[in-house]
Amino acid sequence: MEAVAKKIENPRVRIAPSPTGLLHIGTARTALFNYLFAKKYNGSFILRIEDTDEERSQKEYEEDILEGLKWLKIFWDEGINPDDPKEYIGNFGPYRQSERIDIYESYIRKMLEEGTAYYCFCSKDDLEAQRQYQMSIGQAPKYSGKCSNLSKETAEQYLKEGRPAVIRFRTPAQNVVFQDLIKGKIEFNGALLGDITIAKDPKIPLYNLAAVIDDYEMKISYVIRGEDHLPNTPKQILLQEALGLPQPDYAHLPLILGSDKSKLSKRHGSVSVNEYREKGYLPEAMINFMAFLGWNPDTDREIYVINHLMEEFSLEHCQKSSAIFNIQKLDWINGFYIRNKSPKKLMELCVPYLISANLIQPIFETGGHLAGIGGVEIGEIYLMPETKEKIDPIALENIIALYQERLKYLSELPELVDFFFKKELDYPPDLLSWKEMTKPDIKGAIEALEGVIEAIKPNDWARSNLEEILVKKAAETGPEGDKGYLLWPFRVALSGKKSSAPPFAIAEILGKEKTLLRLKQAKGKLQ
RNA sequence: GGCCCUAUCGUCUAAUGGUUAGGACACCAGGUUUUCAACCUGAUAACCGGGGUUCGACUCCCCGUAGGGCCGCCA
Repeated sequence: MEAVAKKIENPRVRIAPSPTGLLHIGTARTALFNYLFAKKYNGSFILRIEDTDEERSQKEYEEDILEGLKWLKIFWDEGINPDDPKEYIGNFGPYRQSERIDIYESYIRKMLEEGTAYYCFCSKDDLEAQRQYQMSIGQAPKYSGKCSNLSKETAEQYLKEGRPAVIRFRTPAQNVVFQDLIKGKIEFNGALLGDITIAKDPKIPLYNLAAVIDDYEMKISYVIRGEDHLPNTPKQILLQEALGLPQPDYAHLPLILGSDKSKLSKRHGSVSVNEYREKGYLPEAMINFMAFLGWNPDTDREIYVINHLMEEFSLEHCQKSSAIFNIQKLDWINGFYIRNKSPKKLMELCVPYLISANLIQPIFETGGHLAGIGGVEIGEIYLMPETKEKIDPIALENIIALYQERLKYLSELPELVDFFFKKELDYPPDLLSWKEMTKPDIKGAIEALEGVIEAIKPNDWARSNLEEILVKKAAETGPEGDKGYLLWPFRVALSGKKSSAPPFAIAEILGKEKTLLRLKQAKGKLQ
């Protein structure tokens, strides 16, 4: 029988990314699980930037991480404006380890004094050679303990001489057993660890030590992280014991894998959250998708927004095994959320993409930033650079609405709708041919179209009328009532594409004049 | 090489000793459509292997096998 799970109350959890790269999908998912866990049990979610490695940490990466989390609406609890949790102010940054050096130093000095840590003067090269040798003879590579017996006086002397040194933890050679909330009982043999390095010097702590100290200082009660950290856990537990600190509960999440089943990384394609953002994935789709990577609510429902996830989340339903990142599922979920947007909201989301594709330019800037491609302004009227004509948001909204159900992600839009904004379309004349139609056939079809369209009064220029009139005409014209003989050339003449929205809808937006112009242009291609 | 973790359709997963092994994505077929998409209907598709335990194992145990993670003066 499983032990009765202890009641989870006001847990404090954290996400602790290092700013050495762009916000990774895996990091975002770990953040999400921590966030959901905190919200579900009325706890706190803390963001801690682990930037003790000065060489590799970069401010721009930290910014990317913060941006990405905010975009996903994974808000951290400490550091945000307490008066308005929805609002972010620059002053309310995350915790940074680089700003907490004094704290670590006091711990390190104490350990040095108590003898639970010691200076090591072995050279990197020697250590590396040792490691190679140990692995070659089938042993667990670990530090020999050479410097562990150096007297304090000798160490002082060496230090004075300026010999390079690191600080090691006198790692107890004992078994470490802990109950992982996802994986169950996990056992490690501490004797295999060796004396691990915990700091480069008293002012430069290394990961394991800094994490242990901060988890304690920040009163972290549950450590939920990727299972790539499993081997670090015994080290951290031993450190906690040596320092006399309480042990948080651990939960190790299965990893997200690439298509080749190895840990998801750059070589599998995009792993940066902000890259997905730029490509036009919606934050709610990303959240929904990531939540279902390694977790499920035990229902048949697939669509969950963040509030539902907060209610339903539990570690018991987390998977033990890793999950492969499946872009097709993401596309499907994203398409679902896109289809559920209001036309107005969708337009706001799409305008930046049309602007950056230079299909439109805002004329009157109002200054509101849009979600989507960063920094693009929304206007009230837009200029179509190619035709020099103006287009208003209503027309834009109609165009975009036509493609709403066709989008998997927003950046697909420009190439789908570009023909609305062009003076002349570029397509091979053959494209106008439906089935076995010859050039004279096509010409005949276009002239038939022209005849019908000319006769339509401007006031009757509406999608439904066009459809009624043209479908009827098409059924009369085509052999065996095949409407394609009229409608296919019509659609291609208007869109220049082999697939598009229905021609009646396109014609309605284009207007009578332009519709006739495009038919004329199509005829011109047949010469 | 050592240590650790994992194992149900191609993919994400449900099942907690008794089910025709369920759902979703993808794929395929059909419907609808001038096209594409969306939508509807349907089909194909899985318990890694071998031993136990048990009246009965996808479910529990052991051993294999396979995959993954970690073995930094990175985090």
